[in-house]
Amino acid sequence: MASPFSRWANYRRESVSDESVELGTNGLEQEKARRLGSLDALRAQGTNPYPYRFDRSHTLGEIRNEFGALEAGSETDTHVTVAGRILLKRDQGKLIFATLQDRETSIQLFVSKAIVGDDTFDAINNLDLGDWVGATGIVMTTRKGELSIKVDSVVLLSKAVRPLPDKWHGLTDTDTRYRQRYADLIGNEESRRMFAVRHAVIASFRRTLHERGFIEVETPVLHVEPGGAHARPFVTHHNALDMTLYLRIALELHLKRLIVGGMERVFEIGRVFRNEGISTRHNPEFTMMELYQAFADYTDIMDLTEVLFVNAANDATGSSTVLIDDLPVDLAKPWRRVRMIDLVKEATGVEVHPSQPREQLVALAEKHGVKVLPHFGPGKIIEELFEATCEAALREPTFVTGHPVEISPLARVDRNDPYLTERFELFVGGRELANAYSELNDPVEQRLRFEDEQKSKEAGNAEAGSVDEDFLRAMEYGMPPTGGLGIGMDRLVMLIGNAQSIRDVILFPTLRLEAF
RNA sequence: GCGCCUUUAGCUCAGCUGGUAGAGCAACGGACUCUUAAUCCGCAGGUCCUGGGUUCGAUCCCCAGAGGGCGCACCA
Repeated sequence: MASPFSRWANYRRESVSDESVELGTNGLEQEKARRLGSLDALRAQGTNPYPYRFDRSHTLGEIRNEFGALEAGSETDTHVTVAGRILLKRDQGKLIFATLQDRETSIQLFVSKAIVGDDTFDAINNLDLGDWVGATGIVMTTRKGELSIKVDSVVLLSKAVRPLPDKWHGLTDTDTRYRQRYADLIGNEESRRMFAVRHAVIASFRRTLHERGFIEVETPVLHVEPGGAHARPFVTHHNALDMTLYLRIALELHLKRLIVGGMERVFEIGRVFRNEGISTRHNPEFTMMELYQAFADYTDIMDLTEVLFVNAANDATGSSTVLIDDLPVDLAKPWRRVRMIDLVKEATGVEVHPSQPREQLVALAEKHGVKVLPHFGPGKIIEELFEATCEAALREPTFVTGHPVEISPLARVDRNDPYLTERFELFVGGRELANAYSELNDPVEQRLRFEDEQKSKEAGNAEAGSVDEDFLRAMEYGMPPTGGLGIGMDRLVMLIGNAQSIRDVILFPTLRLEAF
């Protein structure tokens, strides 16, 4: 036979029957063998267990909306066709109650042998938990008031050959939940909620930014020169061009090129990659939102950041109040704005400033158990002191401003203090969520800053950047005064969704190789 | 990378000083026309993470390794 399908027909017949002989060594294999056996039986009686398409008249949510108030024991004349996955079955002899779940909600199927007849009743009885079905029937409520569909026919939409996780507990093993997110999503309402929050937060950002005239763009993921942040990159290679490429560690340098090009307000929500440790707050690939606004400075960006956060919380949860360390905090109240050097003074009782002699700061650092590496200058030591003595205590949203020039190679010098920059980092719950500057737009100064980075790199700082000549060329064409912002979207979703681990807000987090 | 904890049936979990394993759910057989994690009766299901060692005997003790979690370190 020339039919292109014959091969698969044969494959199907052989593989199923072969396996059903060889399987059966453990519980899972036995269960799969049984379900594969019922696949064969269905095909033998002319039922396709994997049909191509299905039309439904209502989603389960639409039925709940329309008929949620129906009195107990009533029956409508509304005939509906729905689709979903069988999650639970309660067999009553001549009645079957089944819980059908679609992506919004679940609804009960009410199947009576007297209505559907023996054959259909048996077919429904032979469905397994996990099967996808389409069902047609009348909307009704049971005597106890449960909204149900009184079924007159059911069609199998996809046969599940692997059993569902525990119907009550779902999956709890974190490893399995992350590796088999599909199984986690089937059974865990909380997991589905978290990704709904994630969607809402990102959609909210787009809405807020579009309303303010920002244009969404996409810039390269493969970079010739990884820049815009201090981090170790992933390295890869392009064969045809025979060149080393790096996965981006930030979005910054390309977006600023677009400001040079005159786009005025741009943003990108995209994946960035950092070849560093994994923790409850770090995943090697994570989602960053960066925006650049011409003619703005970092104080404008602070205002915008507050709006973005409040809108996102409202859109995702209906409230601007979030839980931070289990305590409610209303994001809608103005956030504290305080200089890094003032926070360090509060914490240590000692005045610090990058203009001080390095030895003084080294002594203070040692007093607070901060390790000082040879390539650390005064500014870096102040930042280390800040991280050691202040960062964890910043529970409520706080704009930490005035980072030393040494650690801020892309930020503009503070108009009142040549040792500091017009920069802020936003801390919430002791975690950094955002980073922003009045962007440096003087090409001559930018070159000097890059050269300092290069020197630091040569002095042993593996995270320091180098001179990006193309970026400097862009700056030479002239970038207007600009405010820029970067937000770690995963951490923001953690905040709004009250997640304890970044893995709970990333559908498929990075894990070690699984042994099969 | 370091420390602590953890890994037992498909899923969720028990398992005493060391005497070769149990429950609930799911599955299977049966009863049941209003259940809600249905209930009831019955039955089946195991590389106790892996490899060594101690022991008459190891799921249990020791060593090494693997996976996972948390913390530290790393990480603007």
